[in-house]
Amino acid sequence: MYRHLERRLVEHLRGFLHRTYGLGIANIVVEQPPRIEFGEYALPIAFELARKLRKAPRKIAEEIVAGVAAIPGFEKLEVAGGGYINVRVSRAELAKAIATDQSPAAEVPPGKVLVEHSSINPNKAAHIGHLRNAILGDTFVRLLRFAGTEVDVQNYIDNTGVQVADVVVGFLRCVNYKRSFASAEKLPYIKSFIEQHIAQPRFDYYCWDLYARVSQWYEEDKANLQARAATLHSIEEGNNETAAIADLISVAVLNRHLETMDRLDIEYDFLPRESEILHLHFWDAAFSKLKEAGVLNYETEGKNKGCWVMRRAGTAKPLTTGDTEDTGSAEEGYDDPVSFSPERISEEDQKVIVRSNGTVGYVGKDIAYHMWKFGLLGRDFGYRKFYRYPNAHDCWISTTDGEKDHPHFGDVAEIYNVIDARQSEAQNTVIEALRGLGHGEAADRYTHFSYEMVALTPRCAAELGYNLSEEDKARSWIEVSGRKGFGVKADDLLDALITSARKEVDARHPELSEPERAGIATQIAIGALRYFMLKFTKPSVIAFDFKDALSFEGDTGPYAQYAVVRASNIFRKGGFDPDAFCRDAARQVSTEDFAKYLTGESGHDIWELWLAAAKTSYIVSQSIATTEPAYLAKHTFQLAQLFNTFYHRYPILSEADEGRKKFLLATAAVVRRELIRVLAAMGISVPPVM
RNA sequence: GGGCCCGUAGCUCAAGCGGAUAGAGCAUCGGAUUUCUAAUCCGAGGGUUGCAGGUUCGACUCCUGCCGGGCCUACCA
Repeated sequence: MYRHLERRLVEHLRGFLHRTYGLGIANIVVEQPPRIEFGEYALPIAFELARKLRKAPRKIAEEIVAGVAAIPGFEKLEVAGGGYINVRVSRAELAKAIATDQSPAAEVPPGKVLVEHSSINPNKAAHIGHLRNAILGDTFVRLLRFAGTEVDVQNYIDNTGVQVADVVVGFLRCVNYKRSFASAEKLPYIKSFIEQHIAQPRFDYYCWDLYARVSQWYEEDKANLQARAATLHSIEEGNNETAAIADLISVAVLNRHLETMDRLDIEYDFLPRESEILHLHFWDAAFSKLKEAGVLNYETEGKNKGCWVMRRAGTAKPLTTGDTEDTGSAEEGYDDPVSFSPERISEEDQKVIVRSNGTVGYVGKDIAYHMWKFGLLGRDFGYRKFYRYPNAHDCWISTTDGEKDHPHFGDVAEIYNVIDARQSEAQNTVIEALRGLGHGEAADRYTHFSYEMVALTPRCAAELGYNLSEEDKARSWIEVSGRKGFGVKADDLLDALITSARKEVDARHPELSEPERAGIATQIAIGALRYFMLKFTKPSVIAFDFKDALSFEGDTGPYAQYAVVRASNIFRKGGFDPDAFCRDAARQVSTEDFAKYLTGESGHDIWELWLAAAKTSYIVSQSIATTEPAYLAKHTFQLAQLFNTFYHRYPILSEADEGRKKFLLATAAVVRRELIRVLAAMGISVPPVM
């Protein structure tokens, strides 16, 4: 509603400026006044026009205020300060619209959107860094769906890479089986050994430790790395015992990851695996197209002799020399394959795509995979059902020959890849490859949803038993390391949060049953965790600390959940159903009453709350446009904060004036509704009591 | 060396495209009529926004140069 009004205001203003001054202002800035008493919108337009019109800003503002005709839904425009125009909406009208939950349908861009997130190597337990990725990604998916977009969620599984190979090597070389084998019986024995471990809880934890051991073993003697190379080769080749063991491990760990993420209500639709990209020869299809388009250069000399290389993203010379005029599409020049003409790329700027031994590297596979995403490859995966969520939603996985009937994946209009900032160069290289292939429109709809890593504070690292150098102690954070087995596992963190929440719930609600208390503690834990991962903006490194993450007070998820519980309590004590009252709120309070109670000093307070409640779809669209879920978290906190102040200041059930009481109830009902909505968009549910 | 990112209160972070007095949480200190449960609320202290220039009506925000820190820069993924 807020967004709708803003748009209407801008349209009227644009029309006026055009008629009166003959000016076409493309981008009219709309802000918020510093205080609610000044109005709902502020326009600094007069400052901008001052030079063009050669008039004082204040004078222009006065002309605009005097000249703009009445706008439906708005009370008036006023000049403030040296030339600001403050705009007041009709509070009663807007309140009525909010109460009836009117929200003009936003236009949804056509086509399906693909969000890829998580993409955890299936060789060990997920850790807090993966949690940030998955929570950011899942929240973004929820935001898109909230806005009416059709979304597919994919989780890319690198099941044939070095990391899986390392754990295989671990089982082959680093586990003491306390017996000797005839060579024929070794692999079958190890296989059954692994199967036994998979049957036990948290197989991914076992792999976590084993991975650290194997990394240590490589350190001890570099010759041990040969075991990795041989294993990797067998896995890539497929159809052998080593590959079967790798598959066993990666599928088991993948299952664990899905379980872990399911604890946080994070679900996927499709799991494309690298093994199928290999075995279905996605790369072959991509390779010929890339060669044809001249995207790849074959090196005949230098250190990359015998390799097919690409220009590394971000190293392009300014092809558009002298082309400073903005023609509206700066990327045009790249669409022409000729711009990739085989002029020699300096060695430094070369990215090896195909090695001299003919094998393709990670970026090459990624290019093929992304051509598939946009429906540009001409090949498809096989599909079979892999994991069924408790809500009966099926998650599919890639196979070489799958089921006949399956959903249509890929071939989408737009993609978002939730991948940490360290991979931005690789991501940009894939984008440039698409451009080089002449798919500039796809490249433009390719978003690297980049975010910074989760590290540990030195204190937290010390708590985990990590030996800190003096230099480390002075750092603001310490990077986690899977190879050292150093980090906080996702399930451990969630367990710690549940335990901590459970203590509080037990103390507060001893009357509840065991399962009830467990359920509430879980909801609180998830709320705390998801909010914690969302409250930081993406470019900010999170220096993780148990003290902050386990906090349930202040700027946290439970704070917002608690605000909803308080709102619900009012209705429970008052004997109303909050949802029914909310649906009926517009009829309970007349427009006259809204006008009456939303004026005066207390009116300002309460109006601020209504206005904040009106902003949900505005904030959602901002978060999507900027790919920044932190705005949503910030807004949730502000709404909850305003509500808690309101709750404290205006007792509702004891209100003697029946009309005012209904108005206050309507306020609580509307805020409750919006808080539940924004929390749901973050994947956070609200416990019945807290 | 090159590319990307960061530097704001004691700590952790915000600040819509350049806008009005740079805001929160935590921590510290002091309070909240025995009320819709205090996982709450109110108040206080705390800032030369890393430094120096520039652009302009106006800069935490844009430009340049420094200082400090991080990440990327493998025929690894």
